[in-house]
Amino acid sequence: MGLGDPIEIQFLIERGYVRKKCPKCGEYFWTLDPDRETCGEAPCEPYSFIGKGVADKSLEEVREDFLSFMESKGHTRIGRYPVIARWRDDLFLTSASIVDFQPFITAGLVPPPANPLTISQPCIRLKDVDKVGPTMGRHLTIFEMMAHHAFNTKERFIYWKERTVELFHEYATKVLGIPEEEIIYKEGIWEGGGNAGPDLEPIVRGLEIATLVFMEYREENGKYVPMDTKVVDTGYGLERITWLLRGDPTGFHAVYGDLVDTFRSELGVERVDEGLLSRYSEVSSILRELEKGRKVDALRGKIAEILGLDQSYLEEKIAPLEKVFALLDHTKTIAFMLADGLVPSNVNEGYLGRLLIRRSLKLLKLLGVEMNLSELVAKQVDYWSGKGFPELKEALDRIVEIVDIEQARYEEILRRGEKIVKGIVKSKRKLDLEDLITLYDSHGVPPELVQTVAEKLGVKVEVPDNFYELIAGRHESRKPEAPKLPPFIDELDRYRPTRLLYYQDPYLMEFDATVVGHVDGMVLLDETAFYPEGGGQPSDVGVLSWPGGKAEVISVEKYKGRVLHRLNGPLPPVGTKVHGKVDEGRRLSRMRHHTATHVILEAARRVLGPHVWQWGAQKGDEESRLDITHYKGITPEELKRIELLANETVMRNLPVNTFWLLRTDAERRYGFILYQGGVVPDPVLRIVEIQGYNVQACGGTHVTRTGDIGPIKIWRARRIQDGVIRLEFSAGVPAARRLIEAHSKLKEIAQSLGVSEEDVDKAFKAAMEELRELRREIRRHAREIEEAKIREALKDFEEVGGYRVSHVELASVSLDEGVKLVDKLVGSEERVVVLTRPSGERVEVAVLVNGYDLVAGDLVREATKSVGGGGGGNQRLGRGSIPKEKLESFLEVIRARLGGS
RNA sequence: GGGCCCGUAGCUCAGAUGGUAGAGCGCCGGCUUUGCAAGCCGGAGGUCCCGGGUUCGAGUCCCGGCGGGUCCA
Repeated sequence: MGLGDPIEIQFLIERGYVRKKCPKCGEYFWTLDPDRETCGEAPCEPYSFIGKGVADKSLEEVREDFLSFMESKGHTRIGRYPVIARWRDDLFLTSASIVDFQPFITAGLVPPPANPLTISQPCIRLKDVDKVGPTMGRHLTIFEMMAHHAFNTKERFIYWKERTVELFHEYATKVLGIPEEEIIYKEGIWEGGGNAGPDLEPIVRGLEIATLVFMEYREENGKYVPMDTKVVDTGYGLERITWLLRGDPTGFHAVYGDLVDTFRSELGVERVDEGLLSRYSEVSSILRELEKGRKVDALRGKIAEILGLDQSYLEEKIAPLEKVFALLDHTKTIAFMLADGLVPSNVNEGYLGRLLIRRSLKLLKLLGVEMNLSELVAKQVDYWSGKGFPELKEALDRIVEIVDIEQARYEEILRRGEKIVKGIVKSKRKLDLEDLITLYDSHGVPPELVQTVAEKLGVKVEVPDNFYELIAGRHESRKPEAPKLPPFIDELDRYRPTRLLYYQDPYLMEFDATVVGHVDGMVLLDETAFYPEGGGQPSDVGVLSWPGGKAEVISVEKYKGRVLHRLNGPLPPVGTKVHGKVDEGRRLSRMRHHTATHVILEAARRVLGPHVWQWGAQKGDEESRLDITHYKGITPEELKRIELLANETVMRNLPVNTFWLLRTDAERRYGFILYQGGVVPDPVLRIVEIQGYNVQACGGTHVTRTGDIGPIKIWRARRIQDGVIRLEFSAGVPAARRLIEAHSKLKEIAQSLGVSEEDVDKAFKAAMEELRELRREIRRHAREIEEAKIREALKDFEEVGGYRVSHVELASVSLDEGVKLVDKLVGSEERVVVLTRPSGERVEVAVLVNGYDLVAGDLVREATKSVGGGGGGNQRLGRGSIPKEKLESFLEVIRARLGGS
C-alpha cells in the first residue's frame, strides 16, 4: 500500500462506514451517513457545536479522562517534556508530542521510555501566530497535544492501524459521549521531519479533533521507502475537544475560563454579547481562508453579510476582543517558554520568545493600555500552575523579571528610535535607504517603526520589500557550510574502530600500539591515548617513536570511531609497533580546563538560576571560555559568588565519574539537563558526572576528582551577544601563575603608596583625589599670575602704525587659557594682543585682534611662515608656532606688518 | 567570528568644514516668597576612555587598545 491509497479500516467498514469524496474540498472521507455530501469540516461546513455544549468539563478533566482511559487500555502515562526541544539540534521548540521521541526512538535505535505510552504534551507553534485571535480559538500558539504512541519494531509488535482507530472510536463515543454517526474520518497524508505516512482525521461537528498518523515511511533520496519501525503517532487537541464538549462562544472561553473576563477588563475592552459572539464564532470557520493569505477585514465583510450585520459595527465589537484573545494566548506561551528556561535574545529560540513578547507589547499599545505585560503573564502562571503545571510557579520571579526587562528594552528602543528619526527628519526633511540601514544596523530600530515615526512628522518613507535581504547582503553573511565528510570516509570501514585508551584512563600519557593503516597521509593505530579534536577541546599533540623512526604528532582527528594521527615526518609502515607519548602538560591543562568548565557552568546555574545553559565553550591551555545564556549582565558580586562556589567544589574533591548510558535511560535518570553542553547525536551517551553536583553528556577527557583541577580564576564576564555572557577563566597552573603575578604587582603598588595591600584601592582613590586637588590649585595660581601679567601688558601697550599692541609672554598657563584670559580682560578696548609661550624647541604664538579691522589669522599665517613656522586662524584669533630662536624676528615681522599697512 | 555606531561636567547629551570645550537637569550660594512648589541672579564641577600617528595646532582626521551598544552569522 502506498501513500494516497484508500485507508481501509476493517473496524470502520464492519460498523457500516462508507468512503466518499467531498465535492467542496475534493478530499476523501468515511461516514456512517450514506446521504452525507461534504466532509463536514470547516470551512466546507460551519461549526455546529457552539452553544450546544454536551458536558460541562474543564480542561484538566478532559485531559485526565483521556490519560486514564489510555492507561486503562494498557498505555503507560509519562510526564511532559519541556517546550524547548533541548534534546534536538534541528528544532527550537516542541511542536508535537512525537518530537519528544525523534529521531532515535522513532528510528528504532533507542527504546522508548514505555511502549505503548500516553502523554499530554504542551506544544508551541508560531507559524499561525497572525491568526491567533481572529479565528476565535481555532489557532493557538500553545496547545496541549494528547497522544497515544506505539512503536512497532521487528522484535516487538504493539498495535497498528486497526487498534489505533478502535481506541479513538471508543474514546470519542464512550468517554466524550459523541454519537458515532457524528464522527467522520477524513483521509490524509502526513509528512514531516523526514518521515511520512497516511493519516485519518476525525471530524466532529465541523471541528477536526485529532490526527491519527501511521508513520511508516522514511525519506531517502527524495523517495519514500518503508521503515522497519512503524510508529503510531496520534495527536488529540485538548483545547479543541474541551471547546467541542462545552460549546463555549470561542475556544478561548473553553481554555482560559475566568481569565477571559479578567484580561478583557484589565485591558479595558468592552464586553461583547455572548449571543453575537457565538453567532460570529460559528461562521468564523471561513476565517480559515486566512491560511490562503486573505485579509481579515475582507473576510469579516463576508461574515457581516452572512449574519446580516453592518461590517463597521462588527469591526468595532470584535477587533478589540481579538487582541484580548491574542494576548491570552501569547502570555501563556511566554510563561511556558520562560518557565522552561528560554532566555530572550536575537537568535534561535531566544528570538522566538522575544518575538512573542514584542508582539504582545505591540498589542498593548494598539489597545492603548499602559501596563506591565508581566502582570498578565503572572496571571497565566497563577492560572496554569493550578491546572497541572505547578512548576510554573517556581519560575514566577524570573519570568516577571525577564518580561519587565524586555518591556523596558523595547520601550527604550522605541524612545531612542523616535529621537534619532526626529533628528534626521529635522536636518534633512527626508529619510533615505542609507538612514534606514544605519537605524536598523546600529540602533536596532526596525524600519516599520521608522516609518510610523516619520509619517507622524509628515515624511513618507519607502521601505524596500527586500530590506532585510539588503542588510544581509551588506554583512555578506555566509550560511554555515554543512560539515563535509572527508573523501576517505568509506575507506575507514575496512578498519576496526580504534580502542580509545584516553577513556579508560585519562591520565595515561604513554602507550604501545600497532600501526594498522595509513589513511590520507595519517596514521591509524589499533589503540591510542591521543585525544582527537572534539567537544570544544582541541586535539592532543605528542610524539610517536618506533625502531628506526620518530615523528611528532601534530594533530589528531576522529571519524566513525577511527582515530587518525597526522605526523610531521615519515609514517611508520603498517604493522610497526610504535610507542606513543602524549604532551602531558598540555593535555593535563586541557583536562583541568574541561572539568572546570562543567564546574563553573553548574556554579553559574546555582547562582543565577536554572535558565542558565551552555551556549558554547572553548578550551585552551592557558585560558578557556564558557558562554552561558542569561537575560541580563552579571554583577561583580554574582561573578564572585560563582567563582567562590566553583573553587569550593574543587576543594570538596568530588569524584568525577564517566560511564555510558542508553539515551532513554540517561534522560530518565537525569533529565534534559544532560544536554547543557550541547546535543550529542548518538543513541548511546557518555555521561560525565561530578558526583552530587553536575551531570552532562560529554565526550571530553576529564580529571577523576575535582581537586585535580586546582585553582579556578574567572578573569572576565562580558556580554558577547544579547542573552549570552562569556566567562573567560583559567584553571590549574596558569590560574595559579597569573594570580601570583597579579599579587606581586599589587604588592608593588601598595609599597609605593605606602599602604597595606588591603587598602590599595582606598589609598589609590585618595591619591587621585589629591592629584586633582593639586592640579586645580596650580591652575588657579598660574591663572592669577598670568592675569596680573596680562593686565599690566594691556596698560603698557606700544603704538605701531596706529594700532595699540601688547605682548605677553606666558609661562605657566596653556595658550588656550591665555587667550581666554585676554578675551576676558581686554573688554571693549581696541587692542592687538600677541601671546607667546615657550614649548620645548618651539614657541607657541597667538594674536588676538580686538576692535580693529584686521584679519588675525592671515597676520599669523604670514608672520609665522616668514620665520619658518606655521599657523593660521580666523578673523579675531590667529595661532601657530615658530622655532624658539626666531621669537624676536617674529615680533619684528608683526610690528613691520602692522606699521606698513 | 564579522560589520557598523558610541565613549565629552554627577546624569542626559550638543559640539559643519581641525583654531578660546557647551546646554539642560542635578549640586552650592544669593535674591524673591509667611512657608512650600516654582522663579530670577551667580558659582563650583573636565586627563573630551587610553596609547601612538598626521598637523604649526586634534574632542574633531588616521592606526591600535579598552569599555559599551547594535546588527548579521
